[in-house]
Amino acid sequence: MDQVDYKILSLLHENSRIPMAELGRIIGMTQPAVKERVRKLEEQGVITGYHAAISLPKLGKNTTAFVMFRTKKCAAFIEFCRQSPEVTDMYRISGEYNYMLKIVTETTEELVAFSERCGEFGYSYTLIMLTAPFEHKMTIEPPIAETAEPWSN
Amino acid sequence: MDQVDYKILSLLHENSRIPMAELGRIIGMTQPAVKERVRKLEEQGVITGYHAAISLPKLGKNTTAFVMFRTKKCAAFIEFCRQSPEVTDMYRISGEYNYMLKIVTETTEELVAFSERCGEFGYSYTLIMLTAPFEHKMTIEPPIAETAEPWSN
DNA sequence: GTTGAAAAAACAGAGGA
DNA sequence: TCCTCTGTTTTTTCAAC
Repeated sequence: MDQVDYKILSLLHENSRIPMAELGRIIGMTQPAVKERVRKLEEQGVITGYHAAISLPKLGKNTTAFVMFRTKKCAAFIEFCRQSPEVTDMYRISGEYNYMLKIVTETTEELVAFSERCGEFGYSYTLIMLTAPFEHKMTIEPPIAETAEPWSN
Repeated sequence: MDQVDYKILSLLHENSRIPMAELGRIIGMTQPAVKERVRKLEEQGVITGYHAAISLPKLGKNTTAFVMFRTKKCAAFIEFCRQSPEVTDMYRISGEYNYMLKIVTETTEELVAFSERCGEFGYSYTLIMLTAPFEHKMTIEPPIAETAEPWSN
């Protein structure tokens, strides 16, 4: 993993459908060389997939909420959430509430309905998302830049 | 937006680097027809981008946390977060705490450092993410399936 | 939406620093 | 080991229908 790999990751994170040849043009390499690096990054599990981002409002999904949940039936609750299409993200967290869920629905009615279906697993509170100033903002750069060695300070 | 469009969205969400021709093979259409549908979905803003998913642990980012924040300096705080590489997601939420941040760092020390830099904007509490059973699980399907009309119940 | 030809990109192998 | 070069295959693009 050198500077070039980080640059590739950054560019693919920005646009995963960019042709390998153009990637090569940007970083100053031929297409097969870039492709080989990408192949290795995939093999090593650094790149885990390529996904299209889809506008939720355009799909009629106008309600996003976060549910903080306290349960003792962890395995069953995880399975329940996995099979609920409303739940897009599930995190185990520290604190009294041991799970946080991100819920995406068309209306607030659906959110309430989901919340009620959760009742049997424990207790919770819900935070409605009002706006998202930004999401998935990843800054991909080498841990220690070669242009700023520690001993140069 | 018909059934075919939803199928295209679903497949591109799964793998955004799939060739248009293979997409066509799956849904029973020629490559130019699929491409034209994808172009329209992009134009309409239904597809907002194509992104490579990158393993955070492989980049040495081993700490993820959620910070619930209360501030009165909203504009300044948004700008501060936007420019902080640790902050990957920022949500305005209902409740006493008006923002929730997702923070990704290499170590917990960096998380603490970030938290202290936030001090001037308001008060907060932090939840450490322990595990993520799943993330970005989007179920893309038409609002009303043609095979299950309301009047058939 | 389909067909078909031209352009571009991806792929696979040989060879060089 | 990592890259370039080159020929072949696949995909994309862009007409006309």
